Amino acid sequence: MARAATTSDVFNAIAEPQRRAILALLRTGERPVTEMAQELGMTQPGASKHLRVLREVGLVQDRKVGKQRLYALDAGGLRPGHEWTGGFERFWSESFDRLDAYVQDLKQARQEE
Amino acid sequence: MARAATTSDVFNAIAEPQRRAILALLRTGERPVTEMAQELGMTQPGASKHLRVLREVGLVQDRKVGKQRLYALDAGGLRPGHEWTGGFERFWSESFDRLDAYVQDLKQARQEE
DNA sequence: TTGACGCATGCCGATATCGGAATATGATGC
DNA sequence: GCATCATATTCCGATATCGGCATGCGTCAA
Repeated sequence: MARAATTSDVFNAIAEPQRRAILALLRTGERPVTEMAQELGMTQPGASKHLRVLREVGLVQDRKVGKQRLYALDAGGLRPGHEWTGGFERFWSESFDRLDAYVQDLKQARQEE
Repeated sequence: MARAATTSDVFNAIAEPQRRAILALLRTGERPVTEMAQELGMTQPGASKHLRVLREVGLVQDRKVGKQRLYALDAGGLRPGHEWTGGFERFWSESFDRLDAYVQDLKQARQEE
């Protein structure tokens, strides 16, 4: 075996620096492929391939507009990763556990409405 | 090129499920290699290799005790990853940005004391 | 010193990754 | 239809990964 297929695992998908750069760029709004490639200094096929991975793990959505294909962030998939690392938070900060837990509870309650 | 060397990037280090399992196990306290291998159902060399990667990115520390080598969590390295994903938090929850920012500010202030 | 134990390392094969270049697909406009 | 633009896909080579197995190294006890 080699590494788990990057298409099935969000952790693997964001293990690649260029893909993280794409996600960060998309925070400012949806963009076509060529524009991203240009802004990030990568080739168009390179961008397309990374976008494909991100699409398959559900971190981006795309919609067609004319000849272009606009990619947009769908960051919900990052949440499990965020929460996984958050499970270690008490190991690097001790004193704010209470308040963090309080915020988490609020969010939880909010979701269940 | 292939993927960036896993030893230089925390994101790559935690992209491997078995390594995440090791980190999760170490939350309960330091352990020797063989014990972890047994608990996680992997071979001793397998465990050693994953531990080496985790050691090189600074996510675990080790100390020798007799013939054993006890590994302990050093989760500070997970913080950047946590904060990176946190940068996308507003895309999956909107209404608690203010409170989150407040907590972050408190932590920040705390650090700078 | 010798043996046993714990762990690390080296080698191997299979596989997946990334980047580049060429090419295919698809949509638009003339 | 045909040319053009935007994007996706394919093929390729180089490389890194992971798991298994055997073996090396260090430590302890007798």
